[in-house]
Amino acid sequence: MKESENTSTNFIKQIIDSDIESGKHETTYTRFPPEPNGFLHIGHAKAICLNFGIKASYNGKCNLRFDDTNPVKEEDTYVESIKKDVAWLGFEWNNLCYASDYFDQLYQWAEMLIQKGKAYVDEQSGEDISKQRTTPQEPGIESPYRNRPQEESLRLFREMKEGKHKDGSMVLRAKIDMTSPNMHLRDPIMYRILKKSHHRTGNKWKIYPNYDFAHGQSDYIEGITHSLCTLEFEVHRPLYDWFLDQIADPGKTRPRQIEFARLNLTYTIMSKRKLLELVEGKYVNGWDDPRIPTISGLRRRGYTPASIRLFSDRVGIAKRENTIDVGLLEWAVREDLNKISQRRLAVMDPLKVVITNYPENKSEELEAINNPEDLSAGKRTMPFSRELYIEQKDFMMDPPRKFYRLGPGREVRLRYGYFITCNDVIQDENGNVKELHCTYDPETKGGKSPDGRKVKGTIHWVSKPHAVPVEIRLYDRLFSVENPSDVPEGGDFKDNINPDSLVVNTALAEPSVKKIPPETHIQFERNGYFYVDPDTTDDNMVINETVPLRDSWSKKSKKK
RNA sequence: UGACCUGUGGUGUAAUUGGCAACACGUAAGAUUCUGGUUCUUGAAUUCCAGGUUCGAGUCCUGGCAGGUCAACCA
Repeated sequence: MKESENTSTNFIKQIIDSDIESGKHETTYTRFPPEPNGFLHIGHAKAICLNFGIKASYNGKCNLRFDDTNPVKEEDTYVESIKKDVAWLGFEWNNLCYASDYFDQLYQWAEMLIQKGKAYVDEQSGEDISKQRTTPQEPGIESPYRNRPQEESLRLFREMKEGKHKDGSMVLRAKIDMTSPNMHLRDPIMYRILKKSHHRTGNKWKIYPNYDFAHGQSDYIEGITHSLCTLEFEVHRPLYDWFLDQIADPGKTRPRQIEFARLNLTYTIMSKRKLLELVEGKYVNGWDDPRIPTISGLRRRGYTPASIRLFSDRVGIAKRENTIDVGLLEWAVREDLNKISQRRLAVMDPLKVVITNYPENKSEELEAINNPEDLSAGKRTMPFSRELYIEQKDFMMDPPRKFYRLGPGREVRLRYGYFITCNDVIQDENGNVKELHCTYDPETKGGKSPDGRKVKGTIHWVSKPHAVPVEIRLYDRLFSVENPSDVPEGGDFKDNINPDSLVVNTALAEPSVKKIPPETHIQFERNGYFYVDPDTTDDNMVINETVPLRDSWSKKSKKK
């Protein structure tokens, strides 16, 4: 986890530093507080890395807390997937908490506020309450129930708790300021009636606190020092502080809310609503589809925890709106995968090659290095024989300048194999290249030429009789535009879906690939990084493309 | 338009708090290489605008401009 430790500073760390320097806090206590109503995505990963990264930097603590105050949207399956994702990212929480653990305490505080004349039961409809709040530009109108006797509010609130009133018939409101320019201070709702079973408290409660009456208090109860959240909660901060003013003991640690900008990525979407739409509309295959930016999707695509932490570190923390180029995410995986993944050879689009001077029934094992970046990964052997496959695009009938690969009369090196020279090109009646006849130089075994002769190109290959077919799933960006949400009037973000975001192919791989277990990262040399999908069965190996290798040749040739 | 927040290379993030604008990704050129990968070297490119204070402003002041957030019994 070293790479996520503070290599750079940010405004939150500066606040923490000064809090420690001034003696306000000795160390930090942060928390990651998702609502268990969906799957985590890369945007959450940024928040997770921030909160747990601070824990690491300051030798502090960090909780995982489920903000489960709305039983109509929350489920246990989400709790489990969130726990799994946070752990997978490599973080350990100090305490596993639930806002629902604090329902009793929250209720007591609510009664206290009523008794202090700072809260009242409002029997108006939601529509009326909303109307009275008016607009930010003009003062709101006070509810006719606002100044009812405290005893009456208390009686009604207890009845709400006992289930004596219908959903929506009344709410508990904080009595703050109906003229405030901040809408959240115009007598916000603290409790609503919801006769719905809760994933943890079952049917015990008929009323549930709203976010604003639960979040700050939960932070306070847990002893959180710095409560980090995204920018849209900025306007909630005065309310966060107002509730704390009412309940906090001056001798106890009081949390401070600090907001930072959420993550946006090009060519994808991060909104839970839109992600849900893609999954439910079957535009993608579930929450772990490798094309969406959920943690589970990235995991299945072949992203590593280290790569996501590295990405998150490079993205930084600030208050201004930002859109990160997906290229940075791709760079981060390559960076990690280059170091850890074993190399293998596989041909995506085969072209047959016959080595005319190689004996008909002979085959031999050639030695290959598993990972040139990590020699401890050892070696393996690859079978070589008279008939091979090479990549279609590694041969050109009429090669342009700077094309280093195979062409009529040219010599190239087969990776870990021999030098071969192309003598004959077999074409069909339409001029399509069907087969190449080459000769090999037995002296160049292993790829070295004793006479010091150099070849510019090295290409990958597999032995035709030994090659194993594998299913390759090639993924491209899900959307064809940088900002999929930017649509003209009447348009829909789904109009921007890239129809070719998933292409399924069969590749021919060297036989050792068959032995690689599911959920392993590999590199197919000169091609890309891949991940063995859990869909793999005994007779069908499924391999996902995580990200292609950088390719300066195709970039260059495209330009010309 | 009310309140609040934010404007630094193409994209992000820094700048010891008033002292030579830097780091990463991307990009260009070159070197290395049994992966056109990796690695290495070098280059191009930046403080929203207008005034002001100051020996000196990305940083402070004034006034603009631009973008964002807020009007669920969601979080």
